[in-house]
Amino acid sequence: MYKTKQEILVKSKKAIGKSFGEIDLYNRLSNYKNKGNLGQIIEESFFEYAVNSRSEPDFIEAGVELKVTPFKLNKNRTYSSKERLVLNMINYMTEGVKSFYTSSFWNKNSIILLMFYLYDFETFYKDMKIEYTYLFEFSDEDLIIIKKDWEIIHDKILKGLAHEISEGDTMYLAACRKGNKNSKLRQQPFSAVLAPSRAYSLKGSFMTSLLNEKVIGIKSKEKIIKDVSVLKEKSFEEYIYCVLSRYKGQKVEHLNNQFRINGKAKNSNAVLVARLLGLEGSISKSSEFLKANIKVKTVRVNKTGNIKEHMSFPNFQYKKIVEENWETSSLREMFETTKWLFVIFKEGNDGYFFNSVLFWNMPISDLDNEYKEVWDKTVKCIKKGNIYNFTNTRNQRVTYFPNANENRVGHVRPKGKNSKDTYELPVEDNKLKVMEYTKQCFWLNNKYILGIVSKRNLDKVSRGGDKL
DNA sequence: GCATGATCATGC
DNA sequence: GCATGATCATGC
Repeated sequence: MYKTKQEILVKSKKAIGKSFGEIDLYNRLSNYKNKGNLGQIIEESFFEYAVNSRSEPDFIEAGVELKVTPFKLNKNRTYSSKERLVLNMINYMTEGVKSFYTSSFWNKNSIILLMFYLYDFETFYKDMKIEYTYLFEFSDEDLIIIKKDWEIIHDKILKGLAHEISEGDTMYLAACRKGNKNSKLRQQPFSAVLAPSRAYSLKGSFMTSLLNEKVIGIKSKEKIIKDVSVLKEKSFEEYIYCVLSRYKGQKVEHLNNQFRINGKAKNSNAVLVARLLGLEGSISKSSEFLKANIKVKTVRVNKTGNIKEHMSFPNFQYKKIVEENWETSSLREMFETTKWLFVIFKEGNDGYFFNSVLFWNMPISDLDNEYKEVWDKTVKCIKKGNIYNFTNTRNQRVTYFPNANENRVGHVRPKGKNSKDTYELPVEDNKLKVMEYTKQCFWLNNKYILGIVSKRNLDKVSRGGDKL
């Protein structure tokens, strides 16, 4: 058994360039595209210790946990982690009474030996190779944020809300669902409601940054937090709120002039926030936003206190979405793992004024109930060839997709270059007899957004903030 | 003023 | 060229 971090790291390097098939001594991999258990192969055949499921790290004496994890080459030739790094299961009953440093997370995962293999859709698992190994320990700045993340998860357990935990609640450390749909729901200590089983995990976005910046060694991204010590007093979100509150009530046109921003560009609001935060580049490319998978959205509140526009999200492809199921759908995945930063502008007598920002992620119940209904109906329409309804008096093609009236959370509407900008259909449309249709995407209803913005603004009032 | 189809502007 | 975020346009 290996006794020190260094011994383990040195040994791990000998796996670089080897395929799982070459390493595997016990024939755990067949010729099929079967993932089997790649981690077990490394444990048994490479490090030569018996597979276990203890709560201690795999290499007890060295305190090192072993993780074998995939990364992929993107079309634009950059590398991404293929998935989140799933760590140990959360036992809600026992974790509730722990503190960060006595938690099962910290006990098992404070030092992780990462072995990255290159995943490729067309390759058998036995032929995929280990490309990098890296001994990972949390940096001071990451650890501050991770501790806060752990506390957010812990707090939900203490409040009897384990069933409402979502990956979007936190920045880098998340509680991700583990086990299939039919696996048993778990007890939690402060509520009778059973909660889905979840495991601690490092977000896919965090792993991608780690891979690129620490393992491969690509230049680091611009940071919003230039001095870590500010995070000792405030959380990341509080810091952002604090910095931006200085600009509250300033006219957008004025701010745009001051920071030399082209106000006509549709991304000008995101650029503006980046400048207000002192960034040279874009906010979506900042280190923290990339690692935490935070996306920026503009919200404009008009004079009457309403939000004029619904909020759009990426297009879906008809042929792909019909192959998905809700539990693993790209829509669900996006809304469970993404945190959004709403940048709120308020209309005044002569134009728009910067108001505030708001971090938000979709509550699991909204996602798995109402938004699921929108998704279900959409998929049903496509599968049945039931998309086109009639042509209205403006010569526009009206669809059967779920509209904004029938669902509290969201709807489906076109989004593309123009109406001739289409994706292929899996089945012919019943009425039009065509095999393609105008690109569409999922939207969030403006009223739903308004509910979020005004509710949270009330919360802020009680903490001394201002009303919209 | 809402509902909903259509389309613009940018970045990569 | 295309995906994406944001916004326009108009009948009811």
